[in-house]
Amino acid sequence: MNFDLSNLRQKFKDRDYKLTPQRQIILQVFIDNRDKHLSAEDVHNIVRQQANDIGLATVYRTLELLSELEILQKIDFGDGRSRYEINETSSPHHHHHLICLTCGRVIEFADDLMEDLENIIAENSNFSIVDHQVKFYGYCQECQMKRDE
Amino acid sequence: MNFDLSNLRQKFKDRDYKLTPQRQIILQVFIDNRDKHLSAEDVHNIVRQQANDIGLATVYRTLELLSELEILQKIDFGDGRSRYEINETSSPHHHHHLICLTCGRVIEFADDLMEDLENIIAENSNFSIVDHQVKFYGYCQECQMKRDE
DNA sequence: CTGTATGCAAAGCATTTGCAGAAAC
DNA sequence: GTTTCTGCAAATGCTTTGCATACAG
Repeated sequence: MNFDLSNLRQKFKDRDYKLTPQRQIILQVFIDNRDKHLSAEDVHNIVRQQANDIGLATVYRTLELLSELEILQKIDFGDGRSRYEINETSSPHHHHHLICLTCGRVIEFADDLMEDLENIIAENSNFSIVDHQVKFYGYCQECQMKRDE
Repeated sequence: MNFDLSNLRQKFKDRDYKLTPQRQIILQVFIDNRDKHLSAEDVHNIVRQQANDIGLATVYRTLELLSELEILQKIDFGDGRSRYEINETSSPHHHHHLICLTCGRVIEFADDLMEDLENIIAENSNFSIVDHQVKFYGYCQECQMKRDE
C-alpha cells in the first residue's frame, strides 16, 4: 500500500471524511513507526509532543476511522488494550506475531503456509475465510539464553 | 484430561486450594457445557439459578484459579470480554476457532498442520513456542447462504 | 455556510481489589 | 482455630459518548 499524503488524502475524500490536522498528525505517527504496535495511549503521548491539546477521545476516534479505512490494522495481544499497526499490504492479511511469555516482546514473522491452511479449512468446514490472526506464545532467543544462565 | 470430582479434588488439594461449594458449582457449569465458550457473566447467570448469592467477583476469581490449574482455557474473541472453555486436552494446545463476521458464531476445528508450522517457525526464528492461538474470520455456511438470497 | 470533527468531562463496561464476615480443613 | 474464601461495594483501566464549540470543505 502506498502511504504518501496525496494518496491518503484521496482515500479520505472518497468517503467524505475530513483530513484534519489532528488526523494528519496521528497518521504521521504510524508512518514514522511502521514496526511498532502502538496503543491509543502510546499514540496520544507521541502526538502530544507536537500538539499538546489533542484529546484522547480524538485519538480513539481517529484510530477507529483509520482501521475502517484499512490504513491501520487493529490487533489484540491480550494485554487489555488494543494496539494498532500500519497495514503494509493491501489485503488485511499476514498479521502474525510471536509473543514472548517472559519479556512480552512481540516479534513479527512472514508466512506463506497459512494460505495453504486456510484453503484446507475452507474446504473441510464450508467456512469462507476472509482474514486470520495467529499468535504464537513462547520464549524469545534472548529470554531462552537468560533462562539457561 | 479426567474431569471426575475426585480427580479435581486432588488437583485442588495438591496446591492447597479449597474446594468450596461455589467452586464446585462453577466447575459443574463447565462440565455441563463442554462445547460452549462462556464469559464470566454467562457463568454468573447460569450459577445463580442454583445459588443466587454467588458474587460476580467470586466467579472471576474462580475462573482465574481454574485457568491457573489448567482446568479451563481462557480465550479471547475480541468482543471485549474473556471467555473460558474446559481444557479437554492435557496440553494447552489446539484452540482454533472460525469466527463468523456476520452472526458471531464460533466454530471449532481440529488441526494437525499447525504443529508443522510451529516447527518451521521455531527453526527460522529461534523462538521457542509453547502455545498458539489461531483465529480465522469469515462467513459461516448459513450466513453465506443468507447472503446469496 | 453547514455539517463534520474536536476537546472536555462524564458515562460505560469488564475486571480487580479492599475489607469484614463466613467457612473449609 | 487459622488461613483461605466469599460477597459486597468501591475502585480501576480502557474505551465510548454527549455536548457545546471550532473548523474543513
